[in-house]
Amino acid sequence: MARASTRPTSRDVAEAAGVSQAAVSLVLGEKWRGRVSAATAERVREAARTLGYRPNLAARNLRLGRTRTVLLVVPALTTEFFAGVYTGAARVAAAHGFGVVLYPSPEGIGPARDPFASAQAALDGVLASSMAADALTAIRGDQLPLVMLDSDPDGSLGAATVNLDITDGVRQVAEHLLGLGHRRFLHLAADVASWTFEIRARELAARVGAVPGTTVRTAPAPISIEGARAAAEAALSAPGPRPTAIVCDDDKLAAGAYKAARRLGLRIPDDISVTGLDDLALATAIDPELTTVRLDAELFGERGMQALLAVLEGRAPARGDIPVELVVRGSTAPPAVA
Amino acid sequence: MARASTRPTSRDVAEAAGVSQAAVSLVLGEKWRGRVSAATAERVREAARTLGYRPNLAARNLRLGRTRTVLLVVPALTTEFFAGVYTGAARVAAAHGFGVVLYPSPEGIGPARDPFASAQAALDGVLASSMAADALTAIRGDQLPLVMLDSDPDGSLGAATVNLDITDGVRQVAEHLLGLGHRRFLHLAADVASWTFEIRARELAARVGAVPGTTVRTAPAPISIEGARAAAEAALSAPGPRPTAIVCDDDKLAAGAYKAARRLGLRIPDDISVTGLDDLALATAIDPELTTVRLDAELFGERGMQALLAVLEGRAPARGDIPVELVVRGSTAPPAVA
DNA sequence: CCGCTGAAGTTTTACGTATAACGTCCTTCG
DNA sequence: CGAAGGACGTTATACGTAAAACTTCAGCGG
Repeated sequence: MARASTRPTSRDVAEAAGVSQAAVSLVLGEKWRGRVSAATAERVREAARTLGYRPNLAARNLRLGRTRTVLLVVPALTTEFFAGVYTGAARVAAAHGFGVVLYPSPEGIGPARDPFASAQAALDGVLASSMAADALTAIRGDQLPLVMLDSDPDGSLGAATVNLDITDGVRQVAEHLLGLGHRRFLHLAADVASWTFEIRARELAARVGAVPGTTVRTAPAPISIEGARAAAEAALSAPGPRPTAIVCDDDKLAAGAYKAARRLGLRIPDDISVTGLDDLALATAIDPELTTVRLDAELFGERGMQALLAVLEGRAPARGDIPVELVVRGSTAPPAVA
Repeated sequence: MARASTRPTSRDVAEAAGVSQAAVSLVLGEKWRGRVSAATAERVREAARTLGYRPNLAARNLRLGRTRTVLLVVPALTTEFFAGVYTGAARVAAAHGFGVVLYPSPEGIGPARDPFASAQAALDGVLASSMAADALTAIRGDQLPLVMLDSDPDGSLGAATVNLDITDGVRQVAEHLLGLGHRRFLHLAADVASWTFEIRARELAARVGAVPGTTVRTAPAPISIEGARAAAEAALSAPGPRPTAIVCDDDKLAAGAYKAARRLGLRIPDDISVTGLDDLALATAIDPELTTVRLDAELFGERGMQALLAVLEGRAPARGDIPVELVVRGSTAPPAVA
């Protein structure tokens, strides 16, 4: 008597097809050329189909010692950007027969502080954003192959890195604004300790500092519209000559800058220019539409996953930063003549 | 000689602690009361710690016949809303020792059309949004425990359902606008075939239709700012008396409506009122801030996961819709007197 | 006619874990 | 004082799969 409620196993298929379990494994694994006759192979496939057989992945993973599953570590995930990264990474992974499990690092997740306990799956490798700093120490503990996203290339983790060319993006923003004639800048900076934000500040200072007579004031702000609004409003109300352009570390901060400007009665771009970074949906929802740097989040995820798969196969991951593109919209214009 | 590069197993721990593998399993599984002395237990834990032992989950899953992993099926994931659903679901799952693997249903993912092949993990259950319609047939094929999110309670899948009280949200919107004096409505509707959108249209028609002298025109639009702008602009330019309020199926559509109004020289809320549904970050980024219905995406994910866990444990999932809340902001006002 | 090769399978084993079933002692009580 | 039971383990087994090692047999060249 066959077991009732249990899912069919390869042995059940074997019995139905009148062959051994090994033959089933060979046929379904496409390793049967010269080992099993075509007729028998078809019989096995037919039996598997009618029984609705699905291989038990836990057993397969145990046997093979690998899982074809990788972990993607991101901060929070509540952002459009990392949703895009996930989408790109998952697409590439799927094309190679890999699955992706997610670990959104901070408060979002429950008591299981350990990414590897939380992601119940057994893993082959890890793709991690540098912004998920709190999870990195735990990750370093394991010996799993690791590829970092947007991390210091000389980082202490000694892992391969895939980067967006943020430096170039900031350079494009700086030259765009300088070219329009701006000289007094406010840098609305994300108050997050992460390499990807540090280079924004560094490159902006370098580019703008190269032009005599320019000034850059920096206002740190939490990455939220309301927090950015408060920080920008305070900075714009400070004594001294008012900046003519606000360079924001990302689009959400720029949305906050819009609100600050509106409260202070400043019109964009007539009285003050604003730039963002990301090109989220938000950028075209606000009025005027935001001049910003487009980051291709999905491509970023794809490249990251390709690099990780390369590492898993023992190949060297491709080098080279991912290009970004300045998108000029209505939020920037020449400064009003004083 | 111990094997070199391989990860330590429970047998390695046993050897190091001078006990049997079974004892290690008992101690680490916290099943040792009255079976192993406290001193021995501590010795085992110490050995596990120094070796950096981590149980092989594939082996455990095979042995136990369950994986403590569930699949979350959502459309695309590129939205803030489903990112929130994931976050809430993952939090509850983690608190119960479960992992969550994601299947974003449509084009995003590679050639593996089959959610269960794509999600490499072996699964215990499925939590699925009704919007991921294309994956549902595949899901129905398997016998896995299933809980639906925002689906027709009388649906043909015969699965438990967890719903946001969208009907009540639409009712609140309708009464808010009717109370302000609006009588001519434009319904900017998502052109997605899904139960959750169908009930929006149905409830709006019911509430507004109950008041004599009201009219509702419907304009279907793709869920994107630009698509919504085009649809709204066309509808507002149509002959006949202009609507005084636009009711949008979600916030993104509302952002499109804003752009249409701006193009036509209509001021919000003076010339026309607009409402959304979701309360995304977008809602407070645009000017004026959007009157919308707040959906608690994380709570939705939490409740959904709680229901699925209940089903997995053989308990009956809790009944009752999740309350939603109208948030009145600056985009609605009484209609201008004709 | 013998031995060899290749086709077509089968038998067996290992992956690492959890737990049922089975041994020892040592204490304790009728 | 004998037996019963607890305390403290160990041995053995099964989960389902993949693949290495083995068997059987037909055909064929020398």
